[in-house]
Amino acid sequence: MDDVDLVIPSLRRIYQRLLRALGPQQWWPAKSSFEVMVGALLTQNTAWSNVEQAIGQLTRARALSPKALARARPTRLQRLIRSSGYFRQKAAVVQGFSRWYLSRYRGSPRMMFRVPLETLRRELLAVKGIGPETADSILLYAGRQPIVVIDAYTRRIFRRHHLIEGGESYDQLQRFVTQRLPRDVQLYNEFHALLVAVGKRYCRRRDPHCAACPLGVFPHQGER
DNA sequence: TGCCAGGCCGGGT
DNA sequence: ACCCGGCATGGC
Repeated sequence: MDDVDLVIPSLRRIYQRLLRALGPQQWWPAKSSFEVMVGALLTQNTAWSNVEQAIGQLTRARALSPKALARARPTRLQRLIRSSGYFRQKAAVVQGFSRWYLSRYRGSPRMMFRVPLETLRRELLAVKGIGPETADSILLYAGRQPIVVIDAYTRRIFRRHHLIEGGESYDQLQRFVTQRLPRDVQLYNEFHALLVAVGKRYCRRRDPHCAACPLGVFPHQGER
């Protein structure tokens, strides 16, 4: 127990507080692992409500499957996912991913998530439009693999609570969290979902009304 | 009305 | 190895 622990809240404590205050988040809201993957692509820098509409459109058009997306015409796909923003880029990304998923894994999550974690992560990162956060979201929320997801809320919340400087890379932040939490899929799942939930409500870029935040106000005054 | 949301890519230093 | 502009809709 070093001195830092006396002033800086441990990640475990943060997790417990968030869980008590907000309850289990039950992520990822989707009916299939493929829907999780598509959602992960569509939600890049985009409000989830916009993604929900796009998912709904794909579902109603019976287009939410690897095969349907792989052969869909670009203009039609763009129209279906328009609400999720960056729709031209994302249409290409979703289609490219679907084709990769079909040719590499026959559209089978079983086959896909059977390959070693680090190998699969590198494969995902090689798909155009998939960066570290999207790859890790797919691994954790679609594949239930034990990998920590970092996002803008994680960085902002950690910085405001002086756990980090703020300029760290994705991989650095991921190691930071991984080293401080037990390797547990369900814990990784809830931890990230809770950070997003608390971030949305209390830690927005502007107007971060920290007063009611279960983690306390910014600048953080220390715990105990 | 402007600002922002569960990033990533490509080109430039 | 960074740094930056571009990508786009819907909600508050």
